[in-house]
Amino acid sequence: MDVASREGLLDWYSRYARDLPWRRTRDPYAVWVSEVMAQQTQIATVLPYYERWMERFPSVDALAQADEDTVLALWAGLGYYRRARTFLQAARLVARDGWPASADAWRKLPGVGRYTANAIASICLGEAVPVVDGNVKRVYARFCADDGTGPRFERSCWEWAERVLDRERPGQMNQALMELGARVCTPRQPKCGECPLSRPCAAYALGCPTDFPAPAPKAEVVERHVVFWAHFWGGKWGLRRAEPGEWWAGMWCLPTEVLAQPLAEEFSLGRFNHTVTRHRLRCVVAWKAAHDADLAWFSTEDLKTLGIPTAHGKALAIALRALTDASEHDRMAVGRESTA
DNA sequence: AAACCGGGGCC
DNA sequence: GGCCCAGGTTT
Repeated sequence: MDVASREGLLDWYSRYARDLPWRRTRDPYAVWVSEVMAQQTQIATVLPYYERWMERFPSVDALAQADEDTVLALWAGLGYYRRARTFLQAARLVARDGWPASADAWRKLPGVGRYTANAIASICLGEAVPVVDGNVKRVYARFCADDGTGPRFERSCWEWAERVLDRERPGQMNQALMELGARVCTPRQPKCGECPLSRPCAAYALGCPTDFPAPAPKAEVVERHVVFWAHFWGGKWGLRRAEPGEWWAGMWCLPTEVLAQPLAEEFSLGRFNHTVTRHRLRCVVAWKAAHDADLAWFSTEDLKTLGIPTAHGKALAIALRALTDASEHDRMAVGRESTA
């Protein structure tokens, strides 16, 4: 990329960058929070979680002192819950040992890979290290008309990002490339007319920007029938904390069971589908009247303070509605009796 | 349904 | 270097 193109990109970024809360600061904690939340997650989804998080845990020390339940409760709904637990672990290391002073030092923290380490170091420390995320990959693939796949493509991306990096303003350059990918060089309908890099872009010259990057091979989808057991006893819900190695580790969950075939309709309180990564769960909710001693018991009000993954939240909502409908039905029945 | 998202860890 | 993670949103 020549000097004029690089200036054009940085100029575009200074004009059109989204005003995101973590772009108003160079506080490494704030930037770190945003980067961890944004992993595999769209920025629009992150925003409300980010605001809530910063209010509750305004500093790395505040986070380090928090208990895991509180952290998971604030993360509930963002998915990939391992991120939250790993982040807490890393925050405790930083609170104990102090802030990393380079990208290499950041890279040593759990949950901090090459992308995150370089993003924070370039933005907060001004270190001249490149970043490659999904946006940069797409920008690179089109700019260089590289339809490669796999490790060779990955290497080329990083080499390109390193080569085009503005060594005086690495943070601005890295964010400019990502922002361009997010706002202009979009997957399906790129706005080449608004792109500061259209002139030197190889895919634009070829007239087929959306041919790049090459589509990834599809992973096989695994389908499974799962029953969520709704234990309700004495006005409380019976939940268990998922153990390490289980799905939703650390989160509060209904007991579940994988079935060979769908549960009979007569036992079902409701159904929903839940897709995660390459798994498609066909979910059904059913009452379980037994008082299981291994469960912890929470009132409906208590549920709001727990870290409950989305699928289990859906199941609880179905059970709660069934409960409400049943009591409504009872009141109607009582009403009919009294007027009779 | 599929594609995509400001990836990381693991072997 | 290939696979898994135990998600949500958008088209």
